[in-house]
Amino acid sequence: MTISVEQQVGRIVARSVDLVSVDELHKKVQAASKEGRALRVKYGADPSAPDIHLGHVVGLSKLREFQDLGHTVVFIIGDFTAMIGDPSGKSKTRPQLSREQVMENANSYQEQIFKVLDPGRTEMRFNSEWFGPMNFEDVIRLSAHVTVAQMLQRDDFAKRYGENQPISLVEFLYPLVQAYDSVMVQADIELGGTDQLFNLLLGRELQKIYGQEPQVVLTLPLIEGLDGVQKMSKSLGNYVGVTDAPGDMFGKVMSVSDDLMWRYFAYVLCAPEEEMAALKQKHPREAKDELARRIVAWFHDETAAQSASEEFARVFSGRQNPTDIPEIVIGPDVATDGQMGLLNLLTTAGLASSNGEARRLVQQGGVRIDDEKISDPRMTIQLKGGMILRAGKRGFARITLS
RNA sequence: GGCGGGAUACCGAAGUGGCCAAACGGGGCAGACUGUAAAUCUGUUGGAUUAUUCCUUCGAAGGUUCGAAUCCUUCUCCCGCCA
Repeated sequence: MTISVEQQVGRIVARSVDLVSVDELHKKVQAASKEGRALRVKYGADPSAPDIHLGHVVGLSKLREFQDLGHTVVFIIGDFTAMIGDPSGKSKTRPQLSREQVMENANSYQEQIFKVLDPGRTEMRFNSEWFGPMNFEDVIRLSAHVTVAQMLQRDDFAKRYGENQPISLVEFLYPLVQAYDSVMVQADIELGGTDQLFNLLLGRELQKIYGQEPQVVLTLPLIEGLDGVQKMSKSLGNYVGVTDAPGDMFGKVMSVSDDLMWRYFAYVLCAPEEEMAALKQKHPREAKDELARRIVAWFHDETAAQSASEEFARVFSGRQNPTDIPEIVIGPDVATDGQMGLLNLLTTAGLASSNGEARRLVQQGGVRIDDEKISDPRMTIQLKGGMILRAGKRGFARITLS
């Protein structure tokens, strides 16, 4: 492969937000290509949430790019980090994970990340490897390298401190742990979301202290989730998981706002400018269908993508019943003489979680039986096998009598 | 150790004796419209109930009162300031 240093740097830098620094990156790439060695590109992951979603894919795609340029990805599972809590301060301190859970999550991670990454150029590491054997003295020595003032430079710390919000001491440890990971794996480059900037930079500081050449730091945007406002995350429930079923995945992508879809094109699919310009000429729905199809095809396959698209058009544009409707079996124990109250039926079918919700659904005109709108909540339904119950846009059930 | 502030529904946040199942915003759900699970608009958002109504819920437990998210007591947790 004869790709010039300039070209390499150009590709690496594409779509990034922060880069510290171009010069150093240039030097590293140059040295590597001269010596015929691969750069070590570090990426850290939290083992407590093994569901990879499109937000992660932004980083993974970039990592894959590095691999395609011949570099090595050092994928660090922060199994030790997981024990010291959530640094975002958003959720409660995470529970400590057992060894088994960590291993299980790690396996699940591998399965998912290798949908994007090349296993042959990936080095999986657990940071408990080096943190496990440390004793308290080691920890104290490590923490002596950083001052509180330094820590308060981190955006969210500064903000929370200014607003009298609590900052736990362990949260100070988190960047330190992450930075030390860089030392231990001798990272050349570390990649992360923009919220990681401080932590990544601290890695540089620590590497210098330990006599290493500091890593180049590269950040990528955090893409917004399905709500269009907050960053995609599992805890906010606004994510598209790479293991989502094709139909779900397609639908979720279609629910992204028109504006946001371009960010998905750019950062998830790494679509080139020209291609996006061409797509923008199309009807937004067409473009979004394209986006959703490509994403489904990537994590599943072409066929799944095609049928998800057709199914979506049929159900939501054509307002027809989906091909695959979950069946619910109703026995004589709940239905008397094959009759059942509508609300009871809706809840038993799992289409409403309470009679109140079922009533609301009916009153709002969201309930249909065999395509016929039912507006009376008090109605008693004469059950028939194969009857199709619809609640809202997405709730379907086919009745089977037993 | 001293002083002060706080805990309200999925989340944020009002409410300081009855009109409180609790304003408002976000999120969720539904409907209309459409180009789609976009955007926009409207409605809805504890449980049981056809309804009247009843039950559970404002950090926990007691108490005052005809009546408590609101007042009192104790407790738990959180936060800040000073030391």
